[in-house]
Amino acid sequence: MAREDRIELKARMVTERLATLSAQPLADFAVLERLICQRAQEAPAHADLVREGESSAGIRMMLGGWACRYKMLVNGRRQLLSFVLPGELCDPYMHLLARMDHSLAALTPVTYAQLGREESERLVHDHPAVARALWIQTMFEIGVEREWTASLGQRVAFQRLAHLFCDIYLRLNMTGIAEDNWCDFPPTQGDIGDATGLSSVHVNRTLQDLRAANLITLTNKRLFIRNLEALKSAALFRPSYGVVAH
Amino acid sequence: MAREDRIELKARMVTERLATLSAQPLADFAVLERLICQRAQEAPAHADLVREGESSAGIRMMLGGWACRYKMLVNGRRQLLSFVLPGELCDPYMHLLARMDHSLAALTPVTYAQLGREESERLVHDHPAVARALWIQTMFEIGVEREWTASLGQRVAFQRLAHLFCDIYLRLNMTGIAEDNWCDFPPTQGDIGDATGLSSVHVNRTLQDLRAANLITLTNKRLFIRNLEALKSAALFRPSYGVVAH
DNA sequence: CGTTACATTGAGTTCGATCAAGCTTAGTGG
DNA sequence: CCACTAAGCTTGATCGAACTCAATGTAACG
Repeated sequence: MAREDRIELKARMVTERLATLSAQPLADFAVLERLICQRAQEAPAHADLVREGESSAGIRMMLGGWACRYKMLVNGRRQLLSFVLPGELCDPYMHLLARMDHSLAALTPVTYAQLGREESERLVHDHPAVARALWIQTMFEIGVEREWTASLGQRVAFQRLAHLFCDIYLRLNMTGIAEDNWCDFPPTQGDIGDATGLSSVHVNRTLQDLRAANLITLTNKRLFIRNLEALKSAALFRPSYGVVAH
Repeated sequence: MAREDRIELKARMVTERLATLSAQPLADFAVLERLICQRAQEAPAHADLVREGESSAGIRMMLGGWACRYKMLVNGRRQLLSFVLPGELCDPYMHLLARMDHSLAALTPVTYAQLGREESERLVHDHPAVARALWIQTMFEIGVEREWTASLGQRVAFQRLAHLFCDIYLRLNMTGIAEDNWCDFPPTQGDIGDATGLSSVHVNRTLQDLRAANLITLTNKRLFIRNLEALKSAALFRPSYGVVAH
């Protein structure tokens, strides 16, 4: 398949997601879809797409690959705030602020669409339906981050990892990227540790526990959920952010 | 001072904050200010203003007193997501989603302005400047929550509490409510525990450590910061969200 | 003046961190 | 094609931060 066709498919994935989430017709997103195709670009794994403190550019959407939002503390420790999956916004509406309050890094090679600041402002100004959908997607992602915060504060390691796997699988499933309880899972155990506030050693041991409990297998960057209901229940999973737009 | 006058003062505090944060003239917020005065109401301490899962109403602004956003896990544990201080938005733009993904509770008796959903949508539709400012304030508050997430994942108890105190004092200071290193601090040690992901027992002991280190005193719901610079440094505090609008 | 909520202290325990080593895999270049 | 390297994964041993349970102290309040 030619590069252009692939990009078009991915752009369609983004707009379909926005249409569903905002309960608006796909036609409302034609302009956005074209813009995405024009502004698609790539970055290699481990590249920082933007760093904390830098001036924030315009709207950026993930078309393929995984990225993460993160913060570095002055003592050198890193906290991942969330994973950015295909079809999601990278740093929704950050262009309203002067500077980024967090960084954004590619975990795998990524394809993404990057609009300029002016362009973004014009887009949301001229197309209220698009603006609305982007905001809804933004609030959705913030809901995911909030659930994550609850994890860090209140769940033990086993529950945290279980919750992470539920969350990721179901989000990928929403965009049609994962099914049959399988999905890609590129983060290293170190990345998982930075996301869950655990050491990579403890992540390793807890993964073994999850395997032993027959909940998942995770090998070669592929996640298989052996028992989704059991995993949800182990994770204290209650998807309050699965809810769609008003 | 008459009730109306007090409300007007508080409404002015809100609009001044929005004007500063969005770098827009105060005049842009005249309509909002009037609306706030009309829609002001009260709630007692411990009241839930809205609960997770409920349909989300319109824009709500805190005029006086403290509230908190929180989530309950199915195992009964509670995680506070953030404190809502006077002048801040309670659940910014949640009305875009069908349901609340978290709850909102008063920690003290509170005064707040509650707009209806229709009213909110009309307001932001007819007054783009107001809409813009509200979004900027929203992104600001999300930045605070993100820093909080980093705290939960990467800071030890001592640093977490230190960070909390820096954060709260400086946010109150922004709105002119705190100065000279003094401020109200109504949350109980239990509340602090739910916010920081620590047990109340450990909060108690860590507070003693902070006192012993001559950083703060906290008695009778009043916080005194004895050495702000030392506290910041103990907290690994770097105010990336202190930055104002573009 | 009893009741209730909150704060404090002590003792024992555990979850997860750190340190340190060995192992596996994939990639690179001679 | 193999030697070498670098990342990441795995395991063991030890340690410490924070938890739980339980009791006591204190202060506000009807």
